[in-house]
Amino acid sequence: MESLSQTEENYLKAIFKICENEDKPANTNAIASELQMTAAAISDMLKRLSSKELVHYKRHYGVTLTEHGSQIAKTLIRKHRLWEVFLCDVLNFTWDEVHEMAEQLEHVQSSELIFRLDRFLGRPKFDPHGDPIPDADGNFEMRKQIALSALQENESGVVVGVDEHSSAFLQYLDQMHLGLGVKVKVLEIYKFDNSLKISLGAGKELTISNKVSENLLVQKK
Amino acid sequence: MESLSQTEENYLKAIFKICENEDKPANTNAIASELQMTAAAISDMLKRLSSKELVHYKRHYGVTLTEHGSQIAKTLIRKHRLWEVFLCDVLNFTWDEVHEMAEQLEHVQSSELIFRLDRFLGRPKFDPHGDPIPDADGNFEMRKQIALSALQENESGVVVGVDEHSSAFLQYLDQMHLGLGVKVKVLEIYKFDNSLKISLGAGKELTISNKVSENLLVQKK
DNA sequence: TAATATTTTTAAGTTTGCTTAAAAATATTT
DNA sequence: AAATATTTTTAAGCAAACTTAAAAATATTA
Ligand SMILES: [Mn+2]
Ligand SMILES: [Mn+2]
Ligand SMILES: [Mn+2]
Ligand SMILES: [Mn+2]
Repeated sequence: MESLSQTEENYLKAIFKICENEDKPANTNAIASELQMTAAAISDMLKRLSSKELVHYKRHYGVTLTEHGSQIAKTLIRKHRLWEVFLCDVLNFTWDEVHEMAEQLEHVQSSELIFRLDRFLGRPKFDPHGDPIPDADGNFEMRKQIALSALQENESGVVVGVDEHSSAFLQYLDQMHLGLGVKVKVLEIYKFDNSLKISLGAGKELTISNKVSENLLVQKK
Repeated sequence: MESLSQTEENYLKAIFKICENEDKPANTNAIASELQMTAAAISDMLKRLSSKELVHYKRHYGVTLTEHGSQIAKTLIRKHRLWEVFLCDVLNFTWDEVHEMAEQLEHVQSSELIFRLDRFLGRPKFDPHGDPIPDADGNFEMRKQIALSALQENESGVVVGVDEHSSAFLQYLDQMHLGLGVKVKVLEIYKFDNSLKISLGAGKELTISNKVSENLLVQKK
């Protein structure tokens, strides 16, 4: 059970992220773009990950994680999201500030540390961005959520997550008071550009672009 | 202000540790032994650290930290010790369990993180082993402490630190209830091997070897 | 001082993880 | 199907951070 380098861990996470939505193998260019590296570097690493049996790799056919590789990726995601909860809930960082620190903290090696951190935080099920935190076995709690853009006029929902994680978007949401847990109702859909007039919990009205409503996840109410 | 690799940071810490007691430059073999590496690797790295102006290096004459290098080393020690406090005080690890995790956590890069962690922990001045935590400017709060072995018969002191940090020693101290804050009195010194009969706060008596008393730091009372 | 021992540096080579450039495989158009 | 475009892999090379072995510098001892 030789432990992996941070670099190797980042490759597994990238492959997991690409594969988790679509059910097909991750292709080299997608990984290269995710990790901001050249395709050549990816090909190179895939061979090494394959020889360690962390990925199923056949040249020109894309790559998938083995069960072992997948387990490692899920543990990394668990650690990342637990640390984000720690940073927001305990150290009072805002949700747009925590990702880079969590990228580093997730590589700290100690399963006991993560067990205790989880317990200290009260075994949270979701991170500050509404993303589910897998349990110690890698099981995600799935939630029925849809993009706000999928609601019809007069339908309501509660904000439970975001599809886009950039600081710019998160800060925009803060400014508009569109954080997690806020109840929104679609008052009007402007067909021209699919922008929305919505009302927030406190009766305030707001117009948001389609790009915003597509990246804001709500639970229908 | 190119940021340093974890490896480079570890070299600076090692040099600092070697130089902090004695006032002479650190020699190659001492660093090699501290980092468990060959002398050749050290020579190699010293050239690179020197070109980055983190150390004063002249071949065959040993090495010292520049002001910049020293500042980085002190920040690392600050981070290491604050994380150790976090692990013990918040996550309830014991003092013999935290060092390895802190070795990793100290390399997480974010001055805001360490500022907030320090504030959350109540700006502690000492870590779980009694070692002083430098402030944000790198200033250590010094304490007048001596080895228990330096006490005369009938003199008393309070345990405030350890000179040896191995798990084995720390666990031994736990077993003997010789943790930080415990009041000890030297009842008898056995000249033959310099072992001591001491009494603890609760009136209990105990015999300890010279090796133990030399590594146990007390504040004379 | 000369011989010997120790310490430090240099030289050469390895592994990891990247790069650019070229070649090869696969996919898309015409 | 042939031509063209895209994707992926291979080849060659580089930098960081190590190793072992040999050489050089310094220190100790006779
Ligand atoms: Mn994140
Ligand atoms: Mn997140
Ligand atoms: Mn420590
Ligand atoms: Mn400590």
